[in-house]
Amino acid sequence: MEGAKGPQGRRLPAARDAAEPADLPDEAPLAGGLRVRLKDVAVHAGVSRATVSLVLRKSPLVKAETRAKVEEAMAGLGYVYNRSAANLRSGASRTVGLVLCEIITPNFAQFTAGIDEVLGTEGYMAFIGNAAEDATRQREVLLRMQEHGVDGLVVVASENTRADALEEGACARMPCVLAQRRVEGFPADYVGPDYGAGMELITEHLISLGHRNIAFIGGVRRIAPLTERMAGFHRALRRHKLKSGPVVPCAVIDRSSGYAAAREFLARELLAKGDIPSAIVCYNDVVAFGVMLALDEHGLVPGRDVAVVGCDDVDEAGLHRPALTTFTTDPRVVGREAARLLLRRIAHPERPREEIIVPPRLVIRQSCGAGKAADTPAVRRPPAHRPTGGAR
Amino acid sequence: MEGAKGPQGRRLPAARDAAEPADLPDEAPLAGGLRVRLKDVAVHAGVSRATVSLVLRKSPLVKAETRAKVEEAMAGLGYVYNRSAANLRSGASRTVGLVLCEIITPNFAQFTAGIDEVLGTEGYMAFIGNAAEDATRQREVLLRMQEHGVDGLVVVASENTRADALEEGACARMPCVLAQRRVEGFPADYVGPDYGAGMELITEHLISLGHRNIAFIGGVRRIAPLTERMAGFHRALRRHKLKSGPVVPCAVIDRSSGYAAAREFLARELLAKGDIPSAIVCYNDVVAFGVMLALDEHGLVPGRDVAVVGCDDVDEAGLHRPALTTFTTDPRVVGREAARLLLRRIAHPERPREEIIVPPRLVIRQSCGAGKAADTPAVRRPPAHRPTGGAR
DNA sequence: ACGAAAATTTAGATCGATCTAAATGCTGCG
DNA sequence: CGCAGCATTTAGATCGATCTAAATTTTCGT
Repeated sequence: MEGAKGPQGRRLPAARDAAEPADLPDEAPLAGGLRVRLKDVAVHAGVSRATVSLVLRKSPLVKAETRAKVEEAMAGLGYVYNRSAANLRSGASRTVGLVLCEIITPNFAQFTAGIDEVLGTEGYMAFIGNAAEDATRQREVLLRMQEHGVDGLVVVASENTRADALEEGACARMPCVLAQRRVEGFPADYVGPDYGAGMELITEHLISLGHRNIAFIGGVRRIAPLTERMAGFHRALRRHKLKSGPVVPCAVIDRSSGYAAAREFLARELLAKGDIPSAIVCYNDVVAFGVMLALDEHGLVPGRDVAVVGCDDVDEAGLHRPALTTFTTDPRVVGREAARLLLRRIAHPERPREEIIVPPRLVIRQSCGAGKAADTPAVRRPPAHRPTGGAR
Repeated sequence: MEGAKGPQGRRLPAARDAAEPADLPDEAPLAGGLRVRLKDVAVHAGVSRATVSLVLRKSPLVKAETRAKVEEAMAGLGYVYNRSAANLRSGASRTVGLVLCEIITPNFAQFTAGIDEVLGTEGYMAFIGNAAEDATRQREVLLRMQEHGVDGLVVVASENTRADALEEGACARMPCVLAQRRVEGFPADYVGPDYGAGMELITEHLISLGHRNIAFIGGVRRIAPLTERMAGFHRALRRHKLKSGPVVPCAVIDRSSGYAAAREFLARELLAKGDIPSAIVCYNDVVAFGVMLALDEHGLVPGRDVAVVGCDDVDEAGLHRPALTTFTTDPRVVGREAARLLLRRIAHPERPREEIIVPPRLVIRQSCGAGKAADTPAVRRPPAHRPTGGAR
């Protein structure tokens, strides 16, 4: 076990390392086809690898003259930094994971754009992982991100995510910002819209229009945003000493569930007593579209016979007829803030927990029947008829 | 330079490496707080690092018994694979870059979901980068992805992207699949919808409904999809020996641009001769929404007075009143196919160039005035009144 | 039971950066 | 002139995996 231990595993290193500093064949980037390494830059610039490394990291230690020489060499050789290698030694990958409960909603596109925008300016890059509202996939995604050595996470938790799932998924062991949806019992930083205040605002608006019997459609699921919304809804009612109208659950949060829930509810109410609410607050815009469809089917015109409001101000909201009254949850802003907060957290892991709540803005359109009610058809040619939703 | 060369840079390695195989303090994962390495697993399982590495990569070389022992050790210690380290040596990061010209369109959310879906099952992870239709940002994003050592790229090129920009951006030096938008002169794999066939199909449909004067709104930009669309539009017209109606450009591809373009066009036509087209083919659905708004303002009802069709079948299309006749470009399918093709290309860099064209499907709704035309109001209570667009 | 072939395991170099501690160069001061 | 003190630069170990070639063990035919 001692004698024959010659150098092993050489893969023509001679050919690679023989490149003398001065007489490179030509100035062609990537001479030979292999990737240019820091070492090559060092040789070419006539300095040590350590110095090149310092230049790369913009250290103030290197002399201006030397720095220039090195930068010239980098440009000349077409050097591309290898972050995997750097990461291995330094531990910082300048990479974050973006775990989304569901990618295919207009909200998340905006949200992701906001995140990317901020990360880009800081030289970070995001991994994207879609959990598709599935706990198992979420676990897998979290694990893979860990394997890739992300510096931190932005998590929009899937429904029914419990604190221990996140803890197990390494969210507790690295910088992690929850966005859009809180997870009870998991004390991470949080950025999200103020669903409660929005619901309060929009319910107030309905009350100010004279509505007294206000229903709530959508809900059931165990996600924090529902709790917050219901709380805001009730807050507004309480302030005006009103009792809540019927609260109707909804299997999933999408248009057809909203439709189904509303249809069943209306059929029941109409057949039984004929005492239907004069206004309906919906879990969000998408549910509201379904609800309006159901009203329509029962011959009720949203905005005239029954006021309908949503939450989110998705692009379709202004496009729908009647245009939907709702409040914005500024997903792009939420994304930006989440990214900024995560970067702060990465820089200072021990700073106190932070929470950023983005205030809602009411967007009054036709579906609530504001301005006029009974006379206008509400569906054709609405009063404020400007092009909206373009550049947003 | 010879004498004093003692071991340097030791950061308490003794404390870390002293862990004997047998007597670990306890079975707690992450004993000590440091990350568990492959080496720790090897020690714990009583085998060499090389063997553990083989187990990790599911090599058939290791005996089943040994494999079991190692896997047990991994589970016991809570080992997490470090891909950065692996990448450094092996060159494969199991990471791909997803470069999007613009994130905030419903299409790209679906597209991204399709990509993520396929990559996930293969254990890959995607970096996301939004170029926001800006060439400079696109360059930066491509560079950063290269720095992170992605194994390949899926690129939805920003407008005006020229082949040399992609070549410079390393797209030529690594597996790269273009999606949605071709880039002329850049011979990479391509996956995209068949815009030409779709336009042909939908124009044929209009012709079959009796339209003879058909306009085209949207365009100007130098992206391949426009060329393809125009070609399909003209193909259908030629087959029926019809002349093209007016072709109206559009500054940007969004709703307000479509609105502005149509408004100006209609004003001009109405004032001048009063000879407006009976049908309008729009660049895409979003432009069509703007166009319908403009028609509406001029007192023209889309689907009754003028037929309007779009392209993409975005979620809003079915929601709009009148519901938009369009054709689907299946972004999710395109995403899936792009990811699959990229993985194939990564596995076999030398295989011949491939191109996957996803066929369009016509979606006939109300805006083309199909079925009936003049009598039904087309806006209220359309015939096929089912909830759509929910689960999609 | 022996040696060849097959199966399995392993030592140690290696990937390309960063890190530490030390070496070197350069001032200016007594 | 010698040396403290500062500014710069550098050698070589190191991060945690994979890779190659060789070592070792097992299987098997005769």
